[in-house]
Amino acid sequence: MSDKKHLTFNQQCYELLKQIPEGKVSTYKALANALGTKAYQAVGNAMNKNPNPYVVPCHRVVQTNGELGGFAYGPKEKIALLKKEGVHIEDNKVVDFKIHFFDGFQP
DNA sequence: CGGTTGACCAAGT
DNA sequence: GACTTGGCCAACC
Repeated sequence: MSDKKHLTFNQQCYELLKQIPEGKVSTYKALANALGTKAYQAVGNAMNKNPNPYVVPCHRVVQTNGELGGFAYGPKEKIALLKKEGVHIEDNKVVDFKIHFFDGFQP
């Protein structure tokens, strides 16, 4: 058990993403901040290489300004998934973004 | 091991 | 208020 594997920055991002409950969204900055770094872009970069987009709720991550940001499968797919979760999207931006914002990452 | 890339962010013009 | 520039950090070639 004490065998701690060196998870790459990307893997740590995935683990953190899994902590996001349904119907909530977070930002790249919040994730990087939770990891103790300022590599916002590195977080987004990790999502691009996301090997398991259906294991990790990468679609629950948006930009700090409330925009969707991007999605490897197309922004339309991201909107559809979020809408299913209860998060409505309008003009490529999250509706009531602050309300759906989740920053309670557990260590 | 240097340079490029990237689903970003903040400030400046 | 929209566009441009610089900066930050990890992964990839």
